[in-house]
This record gives sequence, C-alpha cells and structure tokens, in this order.
Amino acid sequence: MGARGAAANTESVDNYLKAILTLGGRDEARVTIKALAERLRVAPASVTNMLQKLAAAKSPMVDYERHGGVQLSAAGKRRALEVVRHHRLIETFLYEVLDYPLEEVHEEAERLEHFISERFEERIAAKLGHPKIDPHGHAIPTMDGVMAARESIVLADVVEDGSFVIDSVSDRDARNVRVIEACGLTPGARLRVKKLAAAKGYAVRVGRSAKVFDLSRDVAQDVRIVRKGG
Amino acid sequence: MGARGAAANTESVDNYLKAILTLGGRDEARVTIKALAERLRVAPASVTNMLQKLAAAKSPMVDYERHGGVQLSAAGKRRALEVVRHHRLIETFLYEVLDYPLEEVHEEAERLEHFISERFEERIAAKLGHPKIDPHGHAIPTMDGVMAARESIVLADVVEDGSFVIDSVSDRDARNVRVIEACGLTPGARLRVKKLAAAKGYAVRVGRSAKVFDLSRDVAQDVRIVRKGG
DNA sequence: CCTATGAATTAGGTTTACCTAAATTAGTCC
DNA sequence: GGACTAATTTAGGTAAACCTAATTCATAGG
Repeated sequence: MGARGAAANTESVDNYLKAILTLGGRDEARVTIKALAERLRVAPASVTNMLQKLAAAKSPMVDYERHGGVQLSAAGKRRALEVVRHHRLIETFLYEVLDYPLEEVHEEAERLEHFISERFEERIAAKLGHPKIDPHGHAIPTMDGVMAARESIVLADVVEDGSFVIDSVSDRDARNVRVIEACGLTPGARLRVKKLAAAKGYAVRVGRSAKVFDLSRDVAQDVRIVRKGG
Repeated sequence: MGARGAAANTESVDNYLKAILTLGGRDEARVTIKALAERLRVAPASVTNMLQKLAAAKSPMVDYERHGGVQLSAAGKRRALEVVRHHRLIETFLYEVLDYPLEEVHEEAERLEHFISERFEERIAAKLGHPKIDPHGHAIPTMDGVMAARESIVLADVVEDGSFVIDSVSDRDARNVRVIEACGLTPGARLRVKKLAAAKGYAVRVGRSAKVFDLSRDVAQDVRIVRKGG
C-alpha cells in the first residue's frame, strides 16, 4: 500500500517535474528511476513512490509505466516549464537588480522558485524588460510555456579544434561557475578550443586575449558552445 | 508519547515564534495556548505539542510551563525578530521596487519571509537604503534584533475627539488596508477624529481636505495613531 | 468544600516525503 | 534454459505538523 494521494504542487513535486524535464532532454525521452534518484539525491524507492502518486492524480503529471520509466504529461510539462521560468527569472533578477555574484544566484533561485506568486513573476519580468535568456545563457520559457530551443554542444564533447561562441553555462556547481566566469567565458563570448596533446583538459583562448586557459573536464562539462566560423 | 524533536527552523516554527512575539506585546507578557491557537488557526492541542517541542530543544526557543502559557527565550526572540525583519523588508521592497499595490505586499511577504537568505535580506536592505519603517508604518528590526518601540493607540480605542497622526496600519486584512489607503490614511498623515453621535463608526477628516470618512469599527481597529496637538 | 466550566494536555491518527531492507523483474551471458 | 546482475518495486518505518476525542487541571460560584 502507501502511495495514493492528491499530488498537490508541493516543492518536492516541482523538483521531480523539473528533473524529468531536464533529464528527458530536447526530445523528451523517457527518464529512468535511477537517473531521477541520482539527480534528486533520494533513494530509488522514493522516486517510484512519488511517480506512482503523480501518475495517479486527478490530472496526472506524468506518464509512468512499471519498469518503463517516466515522461511528463501535458500538465506536468506546463508546470515544469513554469517552475523553470520562475527559476531563470529570479536568477536574472538577482543578478541584474540585486547585484548578486553570478555563482550565488542558482542556490537562492532554487529555493524561491517554489514560493513566488504569479504577480511576483510578472513584476520582475516587467522590471527586467521580459528577458529571453538568464545570466547563464539559458532560455527563459515564456508565460505560456514555450522555451526556445538552441543547438549547442558541450565543450567537453568537442573533438576537433575550432572557433566557438559560448551558448550557456550550467549553474549547478557554484565553484565551476566561478572558474568559468573568471576565464571570461560568459554567454556570447568568442573562444578558440585546442585539444591538448597532454589530454589533460581543454585549452581555450577567450576573445582576442593572448591568455590560454586549461579547463578541467569537469568544468568543460558545464559549458555549452556553438560553432562559429573557422 | 509524541513530542520530542529537534525543533529546526521550519516555516511553522517561525510562525509560532512570530505569533508569540506579537501577542506578547511590548511588555513580552506570557501568551496563552488559546490565543496562539486562534492566531495561527490551528487546534489548541497542536499548539501544546509544538510548544513542548520548542521548549525541549537543545537551545529552547520558548519558556513554557504546563498551564502557564509561553514566552520567547532569548534565542526565540532573536529568531522572531529576524523573521519580522524579513517580512517588513520584503514588504518595503515589493512596494518600492516592484510597485506592488499596498494591500498585496503582506501575503507575498508572509510566504517569502521564511525562505530568503541572509544575502537576500542584506541586498534588499541596501537597495532600499536600510529603511527603518515599512510601507504600513511598522518599525523594521535592525540586523542585530532591535526593534524601535513607538507609543501609539488604536483608532478604535479613541474616546475623545482630537488631532492625530497616523502611526501605522495593520496589514493582516487586505480589504481593510485598501479602504484605509483609499481614505488617504497613510503613515504620517494628519487626521481629526470626531466620535459620531450615531455611534456607528469613527468620523475622520484626513489632512486639510473637507471630506469626512466614516470608518467602521473593524477598520478603525487596524489603524494606530499618535496624539498630535489640539 | 465541592462542582461546573473552560483551558490545557494527553492519546492516538493522518498526510507528505523521505528512508531501509527485502522482493521482483528484465536483460545478458554462457 | 539457468544464473547472474542491475534496475525497479513493494513493504514497512520515521519525522513533522497537523487533526479529533477524551482526559486532566484550575478556578470561580454556590
């Protein structure tokens, strides 16, 4: 027994939906219980329980099948995008209006995203001039739940040298954000990548500066880029 | 059994502490379980339970005695004032920076006060120039937990006619806030009070305008004033 | 002094979201 | 086809914060 409930929009539910959205990727693939458990840092059993609850709700938030992973339902996707919108608007607001250091906006937004009202969302959006991307370069979903897709690749996956433009930076690890910002790798910045023979990391020259940074694989994992000329 | 726990700073705990602070009044009198239950809209039994938990914590938040009511401990008072500071700073911020209608700031602040970080608090305080009172006229406790006391009386308690200045307006009832604001009864405004023969309400003339408003007892209960000349 | 009355407390339950431990299922490898 | 393994599910449990119902306590009146 145990897992039949109403499935209100609690903080926890929001976090599950957001995780399913991002893990599912652009093609909205089904997500495994294990992946969710790792992302959310809870036991797999807890995930199964929650998903059963979410699937059994009056208007189900997910499409879940025993041993078959999950996917967001229309309602689930709508809510997930709303939370992402909140998160990114708050990040932008903290950075632009309250002068937060870039590496601190994520943690605060992660908490507040669950508790702000529609009015709050609308007001900060207005104050910011209805921005389309947040300070990390991520697209901010529109009020009616549409998120602009962008073609980009992870810096760590680059196999041949070349010229690129920074698309976005993951905000999940504050330390990495700090390192990345210190290198001048902000969204829109140009960079040249040269795979090092030493295979230790990723040699990167930012803009027209002469300086070359040697990024660790861990850091390079958190940078998304777009090819730009030769 | 049932009520022995750690007593973390949850949203609920914060609300109990805040309620004890305000119900205790300026002289920090002991507060009854019943009064708390009514204020927090929970059953008296729930209050007893929570207070036992708060009193039994490593660093007790309250001084509680069976059948003897409660009082905040030093630690409890510190936390309560911090939450009040959060609340009033947020209200000020919503009103000044995000252009909220006055009657809506309370509800939003009531939720957010529990979730903002020290940094957020510090940043909005700085942005606002470290204000000492919020838009309702309430004193904002300082960072180190000191709240300026002000002598003021409730408009509904006025027995003889006279000239007054608005001290503050309760924010608990949005509808009343709206009415009060519509009359121009904002903190600092002058007013003359004339007890009506009809005993229906409170006749009030604001500033030098000729208009006289007839306030209901319910509304008059939410306005605090200070005597000002004859 | 003893009993009504209302306040406070105890006892026992519920819900949410987590946990661990013990099944079960699916898929691979010989 | 059986065995092993990894993923998933079930079962049973915990803690927080609430609830209702039943009991105890304090005190004011007769």
